[in-house]
Amino acid sequence: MKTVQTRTKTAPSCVSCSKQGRGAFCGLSTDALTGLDRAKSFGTYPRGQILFQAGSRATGVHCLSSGIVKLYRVGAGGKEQILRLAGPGDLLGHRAVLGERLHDHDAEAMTDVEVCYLPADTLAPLMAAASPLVRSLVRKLVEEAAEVEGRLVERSQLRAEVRLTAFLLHLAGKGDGPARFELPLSRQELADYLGAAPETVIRALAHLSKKRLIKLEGRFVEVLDRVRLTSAAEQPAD
Amino acid sequence: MKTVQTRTKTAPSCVSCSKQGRGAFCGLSTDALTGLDRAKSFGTYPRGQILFQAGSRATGVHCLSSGIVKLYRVGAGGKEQILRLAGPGDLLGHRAVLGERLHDHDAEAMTDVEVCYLPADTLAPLMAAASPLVRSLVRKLVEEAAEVEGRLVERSQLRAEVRLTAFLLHLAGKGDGPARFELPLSRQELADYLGAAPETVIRALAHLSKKRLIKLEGRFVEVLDRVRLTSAAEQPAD
DNA sequence: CGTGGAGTTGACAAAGATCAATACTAGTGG
DNA sequence: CCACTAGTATTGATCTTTGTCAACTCCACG
Repeated sequence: MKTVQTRTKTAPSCVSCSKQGRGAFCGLSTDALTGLDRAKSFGTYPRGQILFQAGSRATGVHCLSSGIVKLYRVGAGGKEQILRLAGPGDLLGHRAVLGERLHDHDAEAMTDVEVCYLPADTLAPLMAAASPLVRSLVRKLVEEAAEVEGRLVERSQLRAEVRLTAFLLHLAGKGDGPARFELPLSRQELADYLGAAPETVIRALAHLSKKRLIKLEGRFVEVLDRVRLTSAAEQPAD
Repeated sequence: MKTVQTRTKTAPSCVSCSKQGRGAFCGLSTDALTGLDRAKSFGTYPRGQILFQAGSRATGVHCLSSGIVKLYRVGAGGKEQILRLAGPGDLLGHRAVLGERLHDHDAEAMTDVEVCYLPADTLAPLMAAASPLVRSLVRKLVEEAAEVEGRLVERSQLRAEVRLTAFLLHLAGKGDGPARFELPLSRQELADYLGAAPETVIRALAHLSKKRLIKLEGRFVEVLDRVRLTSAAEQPAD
């Protein structure tokens, strides 16, 4: 887990890199590619090196030249969920830059890697030049991608009842008093959303009900104890 | 599941719609918003109506004005996985339009809904005006989002061994002869990728090995019978 | 009144997690 | 060159969670 970066090797040109077919910038004109070449820097990192971490500010986009990088989130209990394995030609950190948000996952080199680095400064003017409508759509895309990834992590790390609880809290909204609302989904659809069997969902609802965290009347849900419900959505136990 | 569309109600203006805070276009200028108003059409659909289906061509973007729409994929065995519940202000179908690809999920109205519709034609020039680099990045974003969603569906509908099998085939690449490659991941990382315990992964590997579908030598994997391995990645059974 | 669909409950089986013990491997320092 | 050690991989036993199947209830609606 050393934090060394060497710069002995010379950077590959985006032009030739793109000729090899794979990679993010393949369709671009030679002009655009030489532009990238001018703006970018190049470096190598040893296996185990962290390229960026969740919560940190994105300062630019990495483009992997050789090696493999794993992108992952750490869920409750320290369990990792690998979101993506990036290989040569793949981009890292573009989501945070395009969405103008903090990184929401970690990136670690699984092998020694060579990466090009494109500072956000060179991307910002290009984004600024785009129509506000497009920028707004891009931001939406990024948010949605982050949300699905969150669900992927939940799905294999949280029990069905905990996922249900979190979903109920989401539906109940931000307020902190008790809340009453109508489920917009049937039990079957609830199951389809949570990734479980309908029976499992029903039993989980019954369990929450018996614990007096919610009150059930058909599709109507009343949150009786928001505090305990919230803690139930965080703790795998009980 | 009727396929009626009425147009009695009058469309809400994007300007006032955006004033309510939520929604995709909130940060936009009044100019841009009145531009949207000119381009868009408006309609209402009854509960149960399909707005678009996976595999169909995207002709524009929907913006939900009232009601709830479920976006879902249908996995093996006809089991639905709800990807997202869209409410007022949410966008539908933007991924396909921005990524210039077919819809990869279905959209169905869960309640009666009112939606505005922005034809792709009005978006295309805006995208075309953006830098090719940005367009390329957007395409990447869309592809990645689609992939994570696929993994979400897999996660709750396919057994661990099947997920592993599919992943091995992915790593083995496109060729159709036998293939030999080195796993770039440890058993633990394999587990972190697939969303399983390392022991489960090891046992699944051992099982595939016993069935003579692969040969294992530490991190090296040899695909012995690609055909049967492929069918094992599709069939939940056995 | 039926009739059908959604919801609920119980019994059981299957998949997978967890725990514990053991093997294997590569690097380290004598 | 040989133990020694730490990390990784493997295996078996057991427990938990969840899925599956079947019966049964509860309405809403014709």
